[in-house]
Amino acid sequence: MSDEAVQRPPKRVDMKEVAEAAGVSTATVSRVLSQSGYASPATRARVTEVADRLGYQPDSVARGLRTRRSTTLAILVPDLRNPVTLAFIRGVQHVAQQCGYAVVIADAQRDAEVERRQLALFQSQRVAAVIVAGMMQDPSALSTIARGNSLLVHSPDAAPGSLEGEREAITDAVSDLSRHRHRSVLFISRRAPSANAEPPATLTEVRRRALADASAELGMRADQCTLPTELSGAAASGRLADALGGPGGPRAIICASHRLAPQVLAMLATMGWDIPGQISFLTFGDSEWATAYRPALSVIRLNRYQEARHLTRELLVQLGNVLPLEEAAALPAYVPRDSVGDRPDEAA
Amino acid sequence: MSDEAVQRPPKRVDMKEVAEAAGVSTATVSRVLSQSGYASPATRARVTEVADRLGYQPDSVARGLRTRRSTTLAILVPDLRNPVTLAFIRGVQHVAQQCGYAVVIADAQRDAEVERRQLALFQSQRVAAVIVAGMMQDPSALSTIARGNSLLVHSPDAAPGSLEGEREAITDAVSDLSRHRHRSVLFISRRAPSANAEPPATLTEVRRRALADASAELGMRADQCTLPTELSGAAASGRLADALGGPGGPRAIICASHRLAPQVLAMLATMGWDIPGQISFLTFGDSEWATAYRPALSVIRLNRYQEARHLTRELLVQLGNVLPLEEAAALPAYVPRDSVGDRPDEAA
DNA sequence: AGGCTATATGTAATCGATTGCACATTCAAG
DNA sequence: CTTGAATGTGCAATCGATTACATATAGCCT
Repeated sequence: MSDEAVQRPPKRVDMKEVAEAAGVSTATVSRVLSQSGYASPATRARVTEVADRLGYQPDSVARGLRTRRSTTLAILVPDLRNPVTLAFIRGVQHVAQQCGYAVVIADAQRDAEVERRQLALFQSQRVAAVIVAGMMQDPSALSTIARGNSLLVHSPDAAPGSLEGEREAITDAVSDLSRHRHRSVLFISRRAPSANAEPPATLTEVRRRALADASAELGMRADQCTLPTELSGAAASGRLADALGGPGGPRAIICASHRLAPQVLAMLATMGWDIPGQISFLTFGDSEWATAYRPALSVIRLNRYQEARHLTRELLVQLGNVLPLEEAAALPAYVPRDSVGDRPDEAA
Repeated sequence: MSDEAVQRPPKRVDMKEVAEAAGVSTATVSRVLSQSGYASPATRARVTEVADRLGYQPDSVARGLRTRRSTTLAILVPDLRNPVTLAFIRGVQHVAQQCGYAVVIADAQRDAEVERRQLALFQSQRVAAVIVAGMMQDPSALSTIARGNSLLVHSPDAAPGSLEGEREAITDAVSDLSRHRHRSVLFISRRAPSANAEPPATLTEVRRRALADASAELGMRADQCTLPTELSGAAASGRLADALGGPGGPRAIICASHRLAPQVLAMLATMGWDIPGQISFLTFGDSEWATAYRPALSVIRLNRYQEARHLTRELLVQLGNVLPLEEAAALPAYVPRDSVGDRPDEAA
């Protein structure tokens, strides 16, 4: 069962072969198999019988050449290291699967050049559509491929429902903190805010702004702490300590992503902060680890799987597929657990 | 930048157009662009200049039809819910990217029928190779596609190095437990062992057997606890409690996968077991959560990313690509942290 | 000068399907 | 019985590249 190089193409079954065996022309075979055009019941039966007796598999490459459309969806992932993308991929894959679409996937590695090259590759592959699973490094690159016949979906924009839900969830979370007498929150992310960029260039930036809005509404202060990956353990801890500041500093933390959470938690633990006694902790993204952690972590739950399903279905419908309706899915929501507590008394 | 249905193919640039603009034939354009055959320096320069002035992108569908080979790799994932697959996908993707290969991916959802259909899809897509990222539901389905020109890699078999490393890591882990005076280990997995199947049908089964071997060698008993997903919280806890048994029961747990770990940890916590005081805990698969958890979890680290890279490179070489050597990668290893402690005294 | 090879380029067949058009047959309506 | 529409089938063009083969020019050797 190991790998076996196959030197000589072992003779795939041809449409011509099927036609011959069934005593008809390839045109008829094509019409029968693609359910289009006329065909007498007798011929239809004979052709289909012969086709799968010979194990005929239509060559979708050749088909795609002639029809100028393919049954392949492409996903461009800004950064494949982010575990939530797996849920997204899965969502796209499952819907695509139902319609016999294939899914190709590429990792832009947060690099504009790679991103551009991958888009070009998609274009040369003549994919039916490109799904961008996040924010692009260089959104203008999309217009380049737009010339090339493909349909585009830019996930965060195209699924506004999901982001709207996220806004509400954020408001809920901040309200909870407010109820616990917190007057400021500390938003922790990997990269520094890009205040000027319009529209926001990353999902994190979107969240940061939503958080700022929600905080402002409740009269809370929104602080910011940036912890790049390259920052060493000690340096990172130092920066976090600075952000937390003295007695008047923020005592509520919101992590920008599920990936960041464990690192921040580890730092807090080694620095001796108690959750939720001294620090309240929230993160974007839910998982079993969030529930298993002690205290169980309050989170802003996302649902990339459902988001992807939704988005992909819309896309396929636009491509002319008919799909059954789907039941409503769980939207993003604030899920309070045990990691949020009252703001410790200043005097203490 | 939202989705835009493009009804009329907006005129892709053709090879013919390029040929015309450069005042040569398509044959010459083809030869220049594919670096094969003769071409005078002057023509070569003119053609390349014209080609990228017009933004010409060769149509790989048409190319594939003629050359009978594609630059697409396929990954068949047994179950896309498993987060480690993301690392695997990333590994394949990155190597493929370097060689201009595209990667298509499909989720078999642990269903033999889906698996078969996806393989057929790959076949009709004429992918250059199929990488099976785990164990197949029905290995015999591979032979079907083997007729169809593709090269196959069955990851666990094809990368024996990785599994060998895993064996050693398991031995190390069990030795550590033995040093801590444990005389039995409890292996927790989602599905029941399939003792008879040969070869083992899942990675978990492979691990179970390796664990049994290592334990036997050190004179330890290897127990087994199955916690299916559908088991409700209370029922699961009950089963776990049973497996742990009374004072003589196993006090060292090894989780079959990273996904299982948080659930088991949560149960242990609610049941009031102390780690590592009363229970030693190990799991397959490392992550930031394992380090962030208190106590930090000892793990058997895998390296699916590197494994995938390695495997993909071998594959591409077989397909006739030349790739630079790659530095040796981190192999699976036992990473002791704080979740393993001495077996509590029986008398206590 | 003649012949030979290496270089440079064009013509046309080809990959495997789809599909416009032509032709044949059937059947119902007038 | 004629006519027209509906149905069933085949021929051949087509999609956009690659490539075998043919042809043409240039350079080299004897």
